[in-house]
Amino acid sequence: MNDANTNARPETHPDARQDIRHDFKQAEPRWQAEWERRGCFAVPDVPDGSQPKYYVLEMFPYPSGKIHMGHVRNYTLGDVVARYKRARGHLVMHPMGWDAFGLPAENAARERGIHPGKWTYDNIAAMRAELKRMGLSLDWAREFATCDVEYYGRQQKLFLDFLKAGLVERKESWVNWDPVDGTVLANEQVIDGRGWRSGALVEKKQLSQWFFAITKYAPDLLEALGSLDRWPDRVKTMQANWIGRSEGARVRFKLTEPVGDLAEAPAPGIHEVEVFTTRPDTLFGMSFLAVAAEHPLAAAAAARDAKAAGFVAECRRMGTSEATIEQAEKRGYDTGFRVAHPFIEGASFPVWIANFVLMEYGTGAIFGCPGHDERDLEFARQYGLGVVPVVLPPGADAASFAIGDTAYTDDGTIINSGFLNGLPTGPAKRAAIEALEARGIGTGVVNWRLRDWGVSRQRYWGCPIPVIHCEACGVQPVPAGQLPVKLPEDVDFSRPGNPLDHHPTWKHVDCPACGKPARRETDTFDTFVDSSWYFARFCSPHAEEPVTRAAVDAWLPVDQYIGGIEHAILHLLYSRFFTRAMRDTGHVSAGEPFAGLFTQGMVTHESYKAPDGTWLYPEEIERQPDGGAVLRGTSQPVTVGRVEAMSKSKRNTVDPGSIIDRYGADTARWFILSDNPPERDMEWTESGVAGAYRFTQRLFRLTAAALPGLPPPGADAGAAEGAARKLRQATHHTIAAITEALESFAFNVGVARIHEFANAIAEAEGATDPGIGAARREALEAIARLASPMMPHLAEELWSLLRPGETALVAELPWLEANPALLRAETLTLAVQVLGKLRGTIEVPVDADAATIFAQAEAEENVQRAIAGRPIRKRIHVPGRVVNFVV
RNA sequence: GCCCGCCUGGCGGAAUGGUAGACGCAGCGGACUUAAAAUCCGCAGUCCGCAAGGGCAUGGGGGUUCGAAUCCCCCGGCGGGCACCA
Repeated sequence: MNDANTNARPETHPDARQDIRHDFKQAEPRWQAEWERRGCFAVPDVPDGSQPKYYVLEMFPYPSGKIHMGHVRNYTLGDVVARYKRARGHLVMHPMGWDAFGLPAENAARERGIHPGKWTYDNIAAMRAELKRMGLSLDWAREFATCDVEYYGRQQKLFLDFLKAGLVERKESWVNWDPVDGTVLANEQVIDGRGWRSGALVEKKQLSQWFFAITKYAPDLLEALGSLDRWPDRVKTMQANWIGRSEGARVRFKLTEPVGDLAEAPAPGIHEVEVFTTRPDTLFGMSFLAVAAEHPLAAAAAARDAKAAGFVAECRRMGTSEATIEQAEKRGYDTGFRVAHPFIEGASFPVWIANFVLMEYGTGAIFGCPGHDERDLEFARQYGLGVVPVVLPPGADAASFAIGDTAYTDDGTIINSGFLNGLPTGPAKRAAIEALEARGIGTGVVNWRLRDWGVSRQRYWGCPIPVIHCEACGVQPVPAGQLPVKLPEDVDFSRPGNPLDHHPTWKHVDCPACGKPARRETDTFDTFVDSSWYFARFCSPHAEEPVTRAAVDAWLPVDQYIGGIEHAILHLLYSRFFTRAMRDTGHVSAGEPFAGLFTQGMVTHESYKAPDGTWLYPEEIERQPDGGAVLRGTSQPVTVGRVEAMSKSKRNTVDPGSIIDRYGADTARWFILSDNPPERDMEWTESGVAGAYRFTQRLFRLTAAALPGLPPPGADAGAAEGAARKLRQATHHTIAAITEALESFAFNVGVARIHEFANAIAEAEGATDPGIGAARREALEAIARLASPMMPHLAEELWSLLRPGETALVAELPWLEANPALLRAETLTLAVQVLGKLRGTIEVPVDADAATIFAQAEAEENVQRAIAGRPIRKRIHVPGRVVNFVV
């Protein structure tokens, strides 16, 4: 500070402080460049083992063109973990890449004539630039996109290894078919049963497709959930339900008349129908048998009965989505076939085709027991089928018990069931299975809901499936030497369907076995395949092989994976499968990909509607003091709608780029962390961001204002009295509190503790107690370092002010440790209750014994009034918490 | 329809069996300023009361407990997933 300045503006001038402002616009790029220059976040493929490793990964983004607030939230959460773990002495790998294959690129090609590749790589460039402005501690040298041939070529290699290991199968399966466009549709492209472009009624069509044999791992995928102790319970529950292990029986029902000689049935000579049931104990409650529309018996019925054929065709128009099928009104058609009851001599029941029976589950056929299954009851009521109660609820009367509007699906005692009568549900199941096995018409089985993973997609912008179809030799894998199978660049999107299929030359190749002309597979992989092993590729992103064994064995599993709850089932389950398949084909040692999982909530915002019903962007409106809103610059009223997930269609989006322009990355990060717990949906508000910005400035001001009066670094902060000691206690309490908050993902609580700490520092601003200078320096240095995982740029800025001579960056410093001596208080406040109601508080020494505490509590005037002379029956003391008198 | 969650002041939330509402946002009052912005200080769940204090209160209803936002049961609302969106 020079003399001229001292003259010009005395320090008493109240404006002096407000002029001290943190210039994030120049500071943030400066620190980003410095981290980059020093290589702070680069790690080797194969570490030397001197430090414990920690692999932090956020779900990689789809390159839609712009980052959105969901990305900002996701990557901020991951970055806090990465920076914290680094400070705790871990070697942290924190990579970033692009989930770059998928439908939107093809849509862009069809709508705007841009090549999917160009569209994708342009988007990646734009989004990379935006991400870099967030100041994430990423090792960018590991970046790749799944549409890079260097990636998907290795994926083809993995596929061939899986094929060789018997983990790949070819089977028939159903797809949504648009008969007008002649195109396979994704579920999201089917709107109210019609194709989104053509409007044609969608049909189900059977295609021969590639499947990964995920069901081979079903028992292991289920059991191993138990070892994932750092996964949320709800995700594990959802996966367990999805895998869906159930114990039951397969029962073969004899047709009373064999089907097949009746007409030219496609499945002649059918004598029986096999059913899977989890409730063999309710077999005596049967009133019908129902098969799926895709079941061979339905086909047999359709072949001889035009009405049955009509019903099957109708079911075929329902699309393939399970949600659609299960929500549809229960409908059926009586085929006229009948089956004999396995236990009741001479009894037979009708066979229906029903739209709620799923071909993919069990055997595609069920026996209907309306008394004890909701769907069966609804169906029976609709078609006037019998309802026989066979399970008596505990305490119910057998003579009067009847089924009304709801089926009884819980356990009870078996009635109306011949040899099963009187048995409880569990033993009755076992007895029924024994009887079925004794008669040779059924067997106890374990059934899984999980189906094999169909990976064939009839699309261009995906990884080509590396096989060749030869008329003479059948399916032939592409020889390893001919990999990668590259996507052709010159493709035509002017007509519907798969451009690979229409390509004039691409698919015409010679059979690798016999050399004769053959046809290349034109299906590409489901994009879930791409995202099922990217976390492994990040460990050695430039390797010749899919992965380098030493690298994946050093880094996997991912220690902390972070992403949206919407991936709780499919993506995570497919990745778990892939890791096992890679292990069993010798690529990795790990069996589980993600040791720790955190699922974040969505980012939401108010939505706004103009009087004409069109959605408005937040920047188009202006809030009024009365809580209403108007169109910016006018007095035209705007309807403030619900707070919901940010989406382009509702226009309730906020562009992260413009937030960083106006407030800086630290503010965006701070707000997104402060608003609420990260697993919950958060609401983005303008005032919340502004508040976060004010806090960054306040922190800067607190430091800058204190700077001239601080003792040099390293001054002894030991002997402190009065306000100085109080500040030191606050410092060390905060170190402990932030550490705990970061360990437990309670980042919003961490932010609150930093706020409290800043308040404590501000409170001590005028203090002059012995040791205050050193205490103040300790506090300011601590707050910068404790906030650094959350606002890393400001932390570096503050640290450089506090330690001008220092060479180390905050990003390179170890985490702070709390001094236990400063964590202990001398006295504590106890709540005093009478009959569980708070009647006062008492201040006691930390080491006071129960008798003293009770005496002091009882002496309280308000406590006496509440006791009102009644005898005390019980005295409860919860140390450090509460005293309760029961009178 | 099925599976999985969530619900606390005007708002986001804290408290995971022990003082409900920490911290922040918005609000109100004050200081500073010609003024505004910024900043700083203070108030604040709600009802009754001058106050001391008391009643009510964690989506609704019931239960367990000396004590429940927290554990259990029922109901309601909102959200995620349902296998070809990513």
